[in-house]
Amino acid sequence: MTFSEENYLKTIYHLTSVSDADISTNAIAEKMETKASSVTDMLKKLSEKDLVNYVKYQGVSLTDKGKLAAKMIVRKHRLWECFLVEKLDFSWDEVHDIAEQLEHIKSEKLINKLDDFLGNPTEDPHGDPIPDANGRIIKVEKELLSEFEKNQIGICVGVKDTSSDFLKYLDKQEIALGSQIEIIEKESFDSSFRIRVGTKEITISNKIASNIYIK
Amino acid sequence: MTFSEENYLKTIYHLTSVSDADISTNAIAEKMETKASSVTDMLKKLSEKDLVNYVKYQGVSLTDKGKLAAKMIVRKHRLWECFLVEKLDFSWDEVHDIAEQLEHIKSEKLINKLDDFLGNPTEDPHGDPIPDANGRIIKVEKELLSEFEKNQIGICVGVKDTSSDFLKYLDKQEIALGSQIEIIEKESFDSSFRIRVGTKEITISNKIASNIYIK
DNA sequence: AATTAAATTTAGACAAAGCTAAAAATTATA
DNA sequence: TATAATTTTTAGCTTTGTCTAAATTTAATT
Repeated sequence: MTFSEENYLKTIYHLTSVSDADISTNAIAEKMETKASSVTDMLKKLSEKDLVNYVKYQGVSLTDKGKLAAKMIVRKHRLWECFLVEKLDFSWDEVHDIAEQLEHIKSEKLINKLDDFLGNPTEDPHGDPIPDANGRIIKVEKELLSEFEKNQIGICVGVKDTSSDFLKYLDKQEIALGSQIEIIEKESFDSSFRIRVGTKEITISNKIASNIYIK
Repeated sequence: MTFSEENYLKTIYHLTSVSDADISTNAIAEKMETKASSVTDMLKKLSEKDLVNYVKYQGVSLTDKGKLAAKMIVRKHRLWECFLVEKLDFSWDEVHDIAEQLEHIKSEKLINKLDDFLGNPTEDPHGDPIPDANGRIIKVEKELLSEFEKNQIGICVGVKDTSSDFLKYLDKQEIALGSQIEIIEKESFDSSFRIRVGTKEITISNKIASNIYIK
């Protein structure tokens, strides 16, 4: 499997986890910052290899084979992210681009040994679940902070947006995985929140609250 | 720089360290298991980028820029080999192919953090020197076991051939980096050696002796 | 239902990196 | 030194993954 094929599978996998319906050519093109025509070409190729169910003009979904392959890529990506943060002391906003490269290294033995070396983590540094060697995922029920109401208290267990900018913002506000967050006030006008993080009180926009997972 | 360009630079670097003279197109082709015509194409490209000095029909050498780039690839390869052996518990005959992939990961920060994580090793699991972040290499004077004479004693500090087959042979004979080796007898007929490794006495061919470095 | 708009696919082109086969340059040999 | 052998390069083709522009299909709107 080529890097490019792997990237397409991964993108389809991620898009599927959001919408559930078949994925459109344009959605893939947009996410991968490429052209729809390139996507069409690749979908044909992946379909040839039985990695996706593709019907012209109707969108795609992953086959079982494709889904497993995608999960293995995600597994690698997230394990490498753990390695970078826990062993090499990277911060959580720096690891994505490097993991994008490392996820394509081909060696089952390597990834399973890495998994053991890291103590078989179930979540990456952003709170996303890590598929095991068989593709199984432990799902943690979690809610967006934006769904919470006044006086509720929760623990930050993940982020939806994993962009460097967003993560740096969270660092600045001292919000990290494990932080306790209490809703002090929910402003009805703009749906912004007044929250307590640790001892500090801060105000965050609804957009921010919509990208933080709480349990 | 593409993977392919990096592989060519690395190959030229390795060939240079053996012969010193300009490297021929065919020598590169043979080492890389590719065709001479493909090599010519790539040499033009590398020459364009000022990574090699290339004169048609006359062979190539690395420019300073090319040599530094090559050293950085070798640095990455050897640091990853250390990681695989020391942290992930791979044996020394398993790491080459995986390191061939890992050496192309692009992130200076990653490789320098990995270097620190490993305790800034100066040699890889085969006894080969690891260039530092500036490309400097600590050379250890070492000799081939085949050059040794009767009754001399030395420590195995490296191997010339790093193929899996050879390394597995050494494992079987319980020869490892750091093993003490004593020449008991040198057979003049076929230049084979009777040696003592630790407590055991074994006979090795000249070919084997010509691939073990001793200090 | 017809027409317009949007999404998707096809056709044809390009760059990278490889190949084969033929041509050219270099080296070796008679 | 002329010829043969070897090495190297060139020319042209292939594949992968991309692109643009045109054609087609589907969806939306009047």
